[in-house]
Amino acid sequence: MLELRKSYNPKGIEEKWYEYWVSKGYFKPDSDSRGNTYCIVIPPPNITGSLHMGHALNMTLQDILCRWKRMSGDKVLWLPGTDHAGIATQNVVEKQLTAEGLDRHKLDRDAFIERVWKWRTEYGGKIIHQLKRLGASCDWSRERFTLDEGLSRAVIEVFVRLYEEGLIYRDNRLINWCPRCHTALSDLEVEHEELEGKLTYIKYPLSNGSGHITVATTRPETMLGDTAVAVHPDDSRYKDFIGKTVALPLTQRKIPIIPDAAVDSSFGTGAVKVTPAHDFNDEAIAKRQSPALEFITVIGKDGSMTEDAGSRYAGLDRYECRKLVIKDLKERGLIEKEQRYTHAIGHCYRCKTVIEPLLTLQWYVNVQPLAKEAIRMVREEKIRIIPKSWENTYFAWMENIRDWCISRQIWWGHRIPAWYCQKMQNAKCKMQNGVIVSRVMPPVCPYCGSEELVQDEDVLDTWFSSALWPFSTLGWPDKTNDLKTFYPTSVLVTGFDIIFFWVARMIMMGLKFMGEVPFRDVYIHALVRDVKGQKMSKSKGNVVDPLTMMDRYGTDAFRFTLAAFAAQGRDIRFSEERVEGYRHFVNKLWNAARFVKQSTEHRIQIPENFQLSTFNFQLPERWILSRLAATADDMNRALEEYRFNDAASSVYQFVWHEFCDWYIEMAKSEPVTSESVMSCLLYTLETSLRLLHPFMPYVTEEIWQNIKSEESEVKESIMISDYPKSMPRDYQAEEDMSCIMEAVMGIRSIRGELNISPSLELNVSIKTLSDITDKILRKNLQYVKRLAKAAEIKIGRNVRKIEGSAVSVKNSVEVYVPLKGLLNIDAEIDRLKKDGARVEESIAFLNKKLLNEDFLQRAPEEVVEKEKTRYNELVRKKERIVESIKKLKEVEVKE
RNA sequence: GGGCGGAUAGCUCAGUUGGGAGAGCGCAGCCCUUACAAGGCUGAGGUCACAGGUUCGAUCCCUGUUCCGCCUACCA
Repeated sequence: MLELRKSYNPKGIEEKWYEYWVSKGYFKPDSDSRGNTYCIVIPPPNITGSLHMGHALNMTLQDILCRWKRMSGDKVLWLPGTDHAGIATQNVVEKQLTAEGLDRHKLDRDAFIERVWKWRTEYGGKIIHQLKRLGASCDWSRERFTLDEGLSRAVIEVFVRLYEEGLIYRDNRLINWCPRCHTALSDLEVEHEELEGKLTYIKYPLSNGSGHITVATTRPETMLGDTAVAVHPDDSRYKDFIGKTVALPLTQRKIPIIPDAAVDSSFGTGAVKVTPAHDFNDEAIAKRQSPALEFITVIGKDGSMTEDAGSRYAGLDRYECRKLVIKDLKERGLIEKEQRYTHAIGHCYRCKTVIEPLLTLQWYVNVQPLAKEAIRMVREEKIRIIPKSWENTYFAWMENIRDWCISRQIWWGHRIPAWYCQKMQNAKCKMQNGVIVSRVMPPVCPYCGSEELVQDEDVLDTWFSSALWPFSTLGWPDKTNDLKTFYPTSVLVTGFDIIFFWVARMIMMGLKFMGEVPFRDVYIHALVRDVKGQKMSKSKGNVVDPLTMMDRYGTDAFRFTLAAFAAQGRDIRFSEERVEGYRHFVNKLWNAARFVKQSTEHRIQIPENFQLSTFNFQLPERWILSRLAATADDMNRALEEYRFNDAASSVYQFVWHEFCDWYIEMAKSEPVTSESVMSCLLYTLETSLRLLHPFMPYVTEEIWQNIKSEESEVKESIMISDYPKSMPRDYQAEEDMSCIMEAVMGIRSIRGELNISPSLELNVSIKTLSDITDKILRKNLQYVKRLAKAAEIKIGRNVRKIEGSAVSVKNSVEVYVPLKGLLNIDAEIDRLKKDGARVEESIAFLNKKLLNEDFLQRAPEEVVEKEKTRYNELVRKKERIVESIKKLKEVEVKE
């Protein structure tokens, strides 16, 4: 047996047990278990990522749930994996290539993909190792990757089926384009940021030379692509302008002035330039016109101006062009004014480049039909979102959901299973535009038999594959055992930032392809911020590294901190001090274990089938076991409702302030050989360890292995032992114990407030205020002596106060400590007066309340009764305090 | 513009059906009591953001205000 060192040092211990658990296969679902199945799929981290606080919290909560359920007898599968993160990963590898003076186009597509796979093999597993360090009890034998063979098959299957149902289609319209990543983005992938810019007022001269119309814009350079000016049809100022044309400055074009109801007459000049190819609003206006307005693309895919922008501007970067356009307009006297103006600008969520609306041909999913069902499932509580407040967010988005652009112009990802016939030799083929969507590459065109087929160059949005995660990871489209056993999964644990990206889409796809919700509960946890409440980001330099926390304080303390912080519906302001505090808790537990071990050395095991009833327990044992039962109940209930912080504080309170502060101290007053005390110490400790294990897996295992019974080795690990369930309470013991505590605290207060040395043993008198209290105290006198450091205690219903004693007045007892020469009577009088004043305040308050007729008549009887009792108690207490002060004053006079 | 959340001890936060508010850290005092100084005991510290309303009674429910934070949106 290992010796327990004086303080807990996690170094080495964590690795040791993690390897042990893995080697024993404890993380795999127990095939013998007849319990309920419980399954969580991990939100797959990006392979480019490294562990941050968000992951740490997310994983810790899932691990707590899994370990708790596993110990509770469920058949648990926690399925891990990673996400290929198309754009992010491609960016990383492209950066490498750039450093080598290469770019992906110099390699060919296959060589580039190979290169990314190589990168993935070398670095992509980093985050998995970090997750393991956290203690995550995932079944690593089932680890999946969104680009692995099985998942890719699922992606193709889903694409083809949705296409065949007409829910996936291809269209040419404006999309969000990132000029740096060179790809289309979905609406969600655009981050809007409020920025200060300029509103430029430009005069557009009428073609007939009869004046001008002024438009206001934040993007002067797009005027080169204007194809109309729009005004509100009811705007009297512009009634006569409608139907006329303006000569678009800097170009040779004439464009019409058109009416459109979407124009806000009160904004700017009430006239708006229309650039259909570079603005979503303008696109809508253009399409409403009949005939539709022309689309002129003046900005290209790299963010620079096209030929259509005119030779003077072609090739310029869009921002350079803006400057030049303004300069040119100024020279012509066409700038009316410039105004400072703050507005939201869309940025690429991967690289923060300002996105450009561009007209391109892309693939879309029509998601409305899927969303409808997904909304219903949440409305009908087939899926519970916890905390419930997030339901509104979900509904708001789902009810206004727009088609999802799923094609990306990058190489790393699931290539779109579409081929284009290059010949289109017959009408049928032409009708289909030569588009062939197929699970496998078709040998010839199914329409016209041509052999010239070219696959679509694009890949799918990474979130498309993530949306299938809950069933693709379980083996779909095959009908696997895992799928049958574990789908629907039990709960999804995630942050609110990906409710739309991921959660909503998983619900839609799960319903569509499995005909069943993907999970029963969605637990939305907080965002981890820094101490000041700011989002952690590398640029702000306020990032706290979880690995550093684990190094510094140990994984257990770190995990416990996260759990203790995880109150529902509130963000976490992470503070390192809290971690330090919980490291102390780990150490406290460790030392409690040392004590228990040392005191029970010659009888180190809990008897098999430990039955509380077989012992003739004294009050302290009955009390601590009842408190233990209460704690177990609290924790199970809290975990059931995802109240991690409540569970954590409950067990913290119990272990430190009940077990250590009271029970262990009381146990010390017993002879160490007392069988009932030793058993109770061991039982309480061992049960506490099991309660704590989901939160602090390592230290609990280490201690557990050190104290576990050697003879009856039923279980090899605390991980697979039983989670404490409900045990009987002993309310009488809890009530009786409060008398003891009052007596002890009374003596301690006197000691503390009068600065009497703890080493000085006191003689104490205790006046009991009821026969029952009297009996309890007499029977348990040794504990009071021990805890209050008293030499002699005189107890009785009629114990008289000795002159010159300090007094502490409690509900069930009065405590007198004669202080002989030590007593500072003035200080003692002050102390009592202060106490008296507090009591007086409460009496006044209650008095007012009890004189209130309305209260007496309308408040529930038990409340009135309770207040009356309290009032009487306080009045008696006040009388006793007054009496004591009087006596002290008499002493003072005598002296 | 719309929506959501927050404001409680010096700091970070709990507070579950409305019945005079708690923890951790910090602070002050006394202690190295043989599990633990990463500890023990005792204590100080709060008009529960502000103003109304409902109620016998409000930190809690309703309305409004102020200050933060977030999400969302096509006013150029």
